[in-house]
Amino acid sequence: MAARVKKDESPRTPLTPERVVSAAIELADEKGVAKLTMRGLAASLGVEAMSLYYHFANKGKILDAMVDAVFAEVELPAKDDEWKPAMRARAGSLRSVLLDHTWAIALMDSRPDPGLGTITHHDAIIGCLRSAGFSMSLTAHAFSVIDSYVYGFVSQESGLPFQSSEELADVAGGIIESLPVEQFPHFSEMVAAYYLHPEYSFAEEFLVGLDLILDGLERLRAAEVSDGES
Amino acid sequence: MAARVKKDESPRTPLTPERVVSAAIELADEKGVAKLTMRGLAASLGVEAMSLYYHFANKGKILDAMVDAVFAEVELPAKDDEWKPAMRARAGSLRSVLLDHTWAIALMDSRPDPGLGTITHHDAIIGCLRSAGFSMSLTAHAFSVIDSYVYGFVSQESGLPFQSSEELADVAGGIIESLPVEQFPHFSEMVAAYYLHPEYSFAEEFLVGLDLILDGLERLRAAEVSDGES
DNA sequence: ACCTGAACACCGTTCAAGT
DNA sequence: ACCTGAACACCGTTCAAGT
Repeated sequence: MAARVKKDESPRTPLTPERVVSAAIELADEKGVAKLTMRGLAASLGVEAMSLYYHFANKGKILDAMVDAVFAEVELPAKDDEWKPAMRARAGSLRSVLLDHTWAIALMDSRPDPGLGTITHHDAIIGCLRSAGFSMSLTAHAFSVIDSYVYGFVSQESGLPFQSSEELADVAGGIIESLPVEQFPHFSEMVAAYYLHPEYSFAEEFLVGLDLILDGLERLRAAEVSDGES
Repeated sequence: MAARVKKDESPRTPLTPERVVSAAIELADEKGVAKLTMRGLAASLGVEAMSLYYHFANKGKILDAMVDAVFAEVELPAKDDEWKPAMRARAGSLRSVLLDHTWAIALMDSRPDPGLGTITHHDAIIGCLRSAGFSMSLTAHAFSVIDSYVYGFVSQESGLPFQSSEELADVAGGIIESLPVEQFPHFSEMVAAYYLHPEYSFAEEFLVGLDLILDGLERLRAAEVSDGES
């Protein structure tokens, strides 16, 4: 009640864009983006909702900043790493960052304004590929196919209502039971014989596809070098 | 004002789940999912918002049904089509359906309950690959890598704030201008030299990556056949 | 069986006002 | 400069009530 908050023990640390964004990311990680409200976010910072509007024009700007911050978490290749292990490691890092912040994938679709974190990221990747002798157009192809694959894979992986393979078995079992098996013979067979197998692993499935793509790019690069393109 | 709607000219056709779902899809196509509200959807059907709750438990169920209906639009391979052209055509069909209903990708992430349309779809694809001699595990790999790629590609493509390559040039030009070029040399070079090129085309970029993947699968299949796996 | 009105507990955002 | 209270125009959903 009383106005007794003197001494410089800073009654509360002042709001900054950075504090807002990291609180927002934390909140989204815990409860999902759907539950990320201006009022809830403000409360988690010990402040009123309207204070946020002093630092951000609207909720959309906060979402943009969250996406950019997530991107900045991804490990970047050094410019003269070998391209293949570098791309492989970076794809794995991107996957794990996106799995940590599953809401980010859906957000990226709806807010394409690239921030500085995103551009820094892109620049490093293009640089690594160009140094490895990729032509401009092959660099663009490589970037497109790798990123499409990673986003698509993680978005399917994270959309599924389970994490461990035991949970997978439970869910898949449930689906199978309630399904007219004779109407979907191949699907049923597949679920029963493959996804229910205890050693099924998203991490391995991810690497199979990724290596298929990287090997394909390696072949294109070799062909390009022998053709002498730029 | 008066109660004058007799004769069986049916003052309004009765609500059915199908009518609700197709009105919802139309509305989402026109204005985006964000603008798809229970009140707005009801209004577009000449009905009050609460009427929808007689046919669907909640908004989530409507979203589930929308996703399933979109999936049912995708062209399916016949069981004994050659696998490669069949997968190529189906990937193209999936891309174009998803481009027609860009909201569907984001929705699929958040609502993984597969409906009958989705399962029918999966069943046909698995059947086609199995008939072509793919082992169970290679079928799973193929499915995973192709779909991940298509979803990821389209989600990036549709997230961009332009459609034609002239618009691309405009936007990319704007980004470049406002960017500290010396800080992002590779990114700037790429945008200037490649994406700004007038003949850049998403459709072609899509096919380059897709064919890279299909060729890789072909190689794995050949290796499998000569090994005699099942 | 099918549809509705009123009401509840929420949203994001504005605007004028406080310190 | 930084934060806030009250208010506005929205949401999804419940529940009792109408035909």
